[in-house]
Amino acid sequence: MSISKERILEYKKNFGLRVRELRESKGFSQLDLASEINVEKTSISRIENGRTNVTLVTAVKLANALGVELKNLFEF
Amino acid sequence: MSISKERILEYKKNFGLRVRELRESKGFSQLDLASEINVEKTSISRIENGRTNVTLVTAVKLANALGVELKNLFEF
DNA sequence: AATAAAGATGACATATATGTTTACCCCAAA
DNA sequence: TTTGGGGTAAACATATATGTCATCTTTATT
Repeated sequence: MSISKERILEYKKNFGLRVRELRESKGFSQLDLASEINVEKTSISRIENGRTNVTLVTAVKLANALGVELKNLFEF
Repeated sequence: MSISKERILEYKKNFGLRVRELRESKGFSQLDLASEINVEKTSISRIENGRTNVTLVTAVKLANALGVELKNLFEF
């Protein structure tokens, strides 16, 4: 048995909340963060709201811009 | 400035190596792991060889099957 | 009220993760 | 020497992350 869709959705949401938490703690707007890593502000909004299944590469960029270790983005 | 392509490639490779390391420590074949989480053995091979940009959902499934916390997959 | 910044969201395009199938290379056991 | 398991990989299909652009709401500021 694999993981339920509900559980998966929770992971997406928690990841998004973690990003938002770190972004706000740095005093960045979504646009600031987006510009920092050359992604669209639309993407940041989608990610923070748990609407996307982020990729490793995007997570690496986010961690870099937020000044944390990659693994910290997955601590929730 | 964002992260270089070389750096990104390293992350993909390291993630793959981490998966391989954990899989082998559990005595699983790629097929065992693939079956466990309902993905293709081809995908496992691609991931372990750093040829794909894995998604959060796939990482969650892998962590689950490998019996580790999600963040442990990103410790390298 | 008027303006602007911040965020959310829809629609469509493009790139690519993963599914699926097939085939190949090793290597160990018969 | 075959046979089968483990791994790699090519080729194509499908699903979706992200880009791009537009619009809308909310909130703060003037």
